Amino acid sequence: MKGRRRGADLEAALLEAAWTELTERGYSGLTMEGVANRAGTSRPVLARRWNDKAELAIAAIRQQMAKHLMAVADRGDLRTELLEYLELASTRAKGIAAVFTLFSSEYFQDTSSTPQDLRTALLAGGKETLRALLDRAVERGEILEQNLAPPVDTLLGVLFRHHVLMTFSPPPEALRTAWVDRIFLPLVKGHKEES
Amino acid sequence: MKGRRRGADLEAALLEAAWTELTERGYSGLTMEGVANRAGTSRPVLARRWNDKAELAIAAIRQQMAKHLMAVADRGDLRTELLEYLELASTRAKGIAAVFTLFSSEYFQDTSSTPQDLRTALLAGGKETLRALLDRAVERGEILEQNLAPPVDTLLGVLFRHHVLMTFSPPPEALRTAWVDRIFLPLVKGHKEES
DNA sequence: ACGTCAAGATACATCAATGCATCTTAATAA
DNA sequence: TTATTAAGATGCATTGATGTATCTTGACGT
Repeated sequence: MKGRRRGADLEAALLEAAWTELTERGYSGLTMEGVANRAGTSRPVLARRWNDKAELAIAAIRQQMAKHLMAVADRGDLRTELLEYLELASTRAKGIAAVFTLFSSEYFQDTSSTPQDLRTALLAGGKETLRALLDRAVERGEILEQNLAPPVDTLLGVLFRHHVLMTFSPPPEALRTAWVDRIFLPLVKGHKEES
Repeated sequence: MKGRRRGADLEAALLEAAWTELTERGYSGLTMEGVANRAGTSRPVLARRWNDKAELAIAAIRQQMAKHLMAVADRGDLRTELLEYLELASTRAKGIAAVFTLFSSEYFQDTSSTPQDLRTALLAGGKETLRALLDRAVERGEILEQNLAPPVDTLLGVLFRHHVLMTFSPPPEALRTAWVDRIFLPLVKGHKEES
C-alpha cells in the first residue's frame, strides 16, 4: 500500500486524474465521480477543493501548462526550428482538443465561468514560443521583420490548431512540412519590393 | 390563434426552434424541453420524431444546410469573389460555432453518434463553393493551377473557421481583407519559377 | 357531419450527477 | 504518545433532463 496522500501531493494527483479524464472523455464526459474513482478516492475529497467541474478542469489545465512548457532551442536555422515547434506541439494535440471541448461547452453557458486569462493563454497557445523563434530568425537576417505583420506571424499556430480541432488528432509530419515550406516560408521570405 | 400544425410544417418548425436553441445556448445547453417550449409544444411531440438531442441537433443542422446554400456569383475578379465568399461565410459564424459545440461534445462519447457524412460535410464547410470560385480564376488565367496544391487551396477556409472557433464571432472586414491580400493572393499569384 | 390520427397537455417514474452530512481512520505535529 | 486535522467511505435528498403512458382535442379525409 502507498498510504494516504495529503495536501499538495494529493491535490496534484487529483489534478492529474482530472486531466486524464478530460483528455479521455472530453469535458462533457468529465464527472466528479469519474475523477474521484480514477484518483482512488471519493467525491467529498474533490468537493472540498473545487465547487464544480469547470473549476476542477481549469485547475487541471493550469497544472498541465505549468508542468510542460514549450521550448524550442536555437538551432541557427528557422526552418529547423519551425518544424521542431510543430512537432513539439503535435505531442499535445489530444490535450488541446480536450481543452477546447471545455470552451465550447462553457461559452454559451449563463455562467461563463472560464477565466479570461486562461482563455487567452490557451488560445494564444505557445504564441510566445513561436514569436521568440521568429525574432531570432529576424536577427539572423533569415527573414524580414516587415513580413511578420499580424495575420502572418501567427499563421503556423492557426494551421496547427485548426487541424487539431477539426480532426482531434495531431497533424502528420508531411503536412507540417507542407505548412512550413509551401505556406509560411514563402510568405515571410517573399521579396517585398512593391511600392 | 394560428391553429394546430401538422406533419411537415410542424417538423420544419420544430427544427427551426432546435436550430435557434442550438445557436443561442450551444449543444450543451440544448434540451428537448427547451426546444419544445420554444416551438410552443411539448416534449412527447419531439420524442416521437427523434430519439435524443444528438439526432435532433443533426436534423436541425441538415435543415439549415439545405435552406441556405452558399453561392458566390462570377464577378470576373478573383479578389472580389474571395471577399464576397468570406463575407457570406461570416454571416453564418454563430451557427458554425454552435455546430462545432456538438462535435466537441460528441467526439469523446462512447456513442459517437455523429454521422460521418455530416461531419465531413460540415468540416469541409463550403469547400466546393470556394473550389468552384478558384477554378474559375484558373480558367481566367488569374492564378496558376499548380499554386492550388492541397494545403494552400483550403487556406482561406481554414483561416475563417479557426477565427470563428477561437472567438465565436465573425472576423471583421479588415481581417478578411488581410487574409486575402497578405496571405492567400501572394501565395497563389506567386511566381513559381524555381527548379 | 363523422371518424381517424396525430398534436398537445399532463403526470409519473427513472437516471445520472451532485450537494451535503456523518463517521471512521490515517498522517502529522506537539 | 496523544491530539488534531484531513482523507476517505457511506448514505440520502435533490436537481435536471428524459422516457413513457394516458387523455383530450383539433385537423383532415371521406
